[in-house]
Amino acid sequence: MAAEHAVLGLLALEAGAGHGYDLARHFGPGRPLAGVIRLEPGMLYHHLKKLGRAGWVSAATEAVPGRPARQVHSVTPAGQAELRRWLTEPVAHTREVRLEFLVKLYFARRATGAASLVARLVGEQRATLARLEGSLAGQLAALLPVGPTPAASDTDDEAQDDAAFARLVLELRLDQTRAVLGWLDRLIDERTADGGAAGAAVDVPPQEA
Amino acid sequence: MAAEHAVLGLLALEAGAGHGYDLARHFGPGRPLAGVIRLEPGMLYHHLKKLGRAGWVSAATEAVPGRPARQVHSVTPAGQAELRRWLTEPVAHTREVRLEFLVKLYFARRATGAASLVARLVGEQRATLARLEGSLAGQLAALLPVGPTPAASDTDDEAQDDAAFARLVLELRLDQTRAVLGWLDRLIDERTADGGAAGAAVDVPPQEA
DNA sequence: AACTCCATGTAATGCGTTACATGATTCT
DNA sequence: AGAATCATGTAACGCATTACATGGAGTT
Repeated sequence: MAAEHAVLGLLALEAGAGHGYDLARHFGPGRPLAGVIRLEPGMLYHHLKKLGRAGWVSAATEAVPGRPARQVHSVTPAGQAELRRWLTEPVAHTREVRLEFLVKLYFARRATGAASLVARLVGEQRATLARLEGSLAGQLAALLPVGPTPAASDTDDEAQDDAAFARLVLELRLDQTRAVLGWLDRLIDERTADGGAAGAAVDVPPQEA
Repeated sequence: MAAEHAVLGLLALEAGAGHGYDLARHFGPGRPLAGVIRLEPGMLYHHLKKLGRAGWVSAATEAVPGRPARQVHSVTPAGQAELRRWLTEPVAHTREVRLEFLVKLYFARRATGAASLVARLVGEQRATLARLEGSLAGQLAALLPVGPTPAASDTDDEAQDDAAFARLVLELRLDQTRAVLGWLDRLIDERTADGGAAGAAVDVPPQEA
């Protein structure tokens, strides 16, 4: 659903309206979003239709002399609300950070009231992943005491190998999650250190930590 | 393509043949592969058909009295070769490590000649990601000198913000890649430290580093 | 004359997900 | 009697990818 919200977000940034061809250029080479999400024109028009069906954008045909007619898509109030909702919701899994969270972050930084929005989004993302880290660490701790008998070969090789593999999987997930947490912490530090533009940056508490 | 090769690998482990229902249990709760890849029965039968079309497995109907007839799928020589090829090929991107590389690792550990196979796979994966790390670090270094003029506001805010965002994206990718590299290094250390079962473990050089 | 820009899509193909259909047998 | 196990799939739906179709206007 990241691609869809990226289209919605782009429309919102362009004063609430825009047409497909114009939007498509934001995903071209050199543009900041190109490093995060890839979107062919075909899919872009598909998403615009879906957004229309959801009632988040409305379309109107605009005639330009000497040019092909174009569809102007406008963000509806419902679309604004949806975008706002999506921008405050962290992603649940580490693997979703790379694409979906980065797209959220991009639009949160550009939105009106960016300082508090970003602080809230990043803070809740940190809390969500910290919970995940705790869960993974717990699973790992519960797994380690399994093989304390190196001499006893009564547990068969396959089961022991399976346990070792399960440990590797958990360790990888933990390392990946901790890497993201470290990155988020640097993000938070930089933001609280420099920008005093909006004092609300530190005032927004993460809800339900 | 990881799911497909996982099915192929499971058949190879079960003495080269097995039937769908039996295979499906390997993806059930508590099994080591369940922590890595999820595969509903429907998709499993779909993959078995695909493997058949590719010539990697062949199917035969087996009648069991008092039970529904079942299809016994056998790995062909071409399937064996394909599995072997796949097991020596590292994944190209960091995001593929979590699913595809872990599946490769699982089967490499179980294959005959596991020690050298694992050493080779892990070594080449390390080399591949080390190259990626170098590339990302280079891009990041090329990006940093962009904003050395804090007083000059002639570059507009949006462009500066885009550059800052691009830096964040690269930093995240770099952190994630480094986390995986650290995990791979621990894997290599553990293997060279304990198991002297097959001396080939250290002898296999990564090709084309 | 050939190419690129503008602008919007459709078509084909395949993958993934969920749910359901079938029908005998063995466990509780 | 009811549930779970064995065993194999199909059907429906939506998403993603790639390629192509269309056609005028300006550029080289």
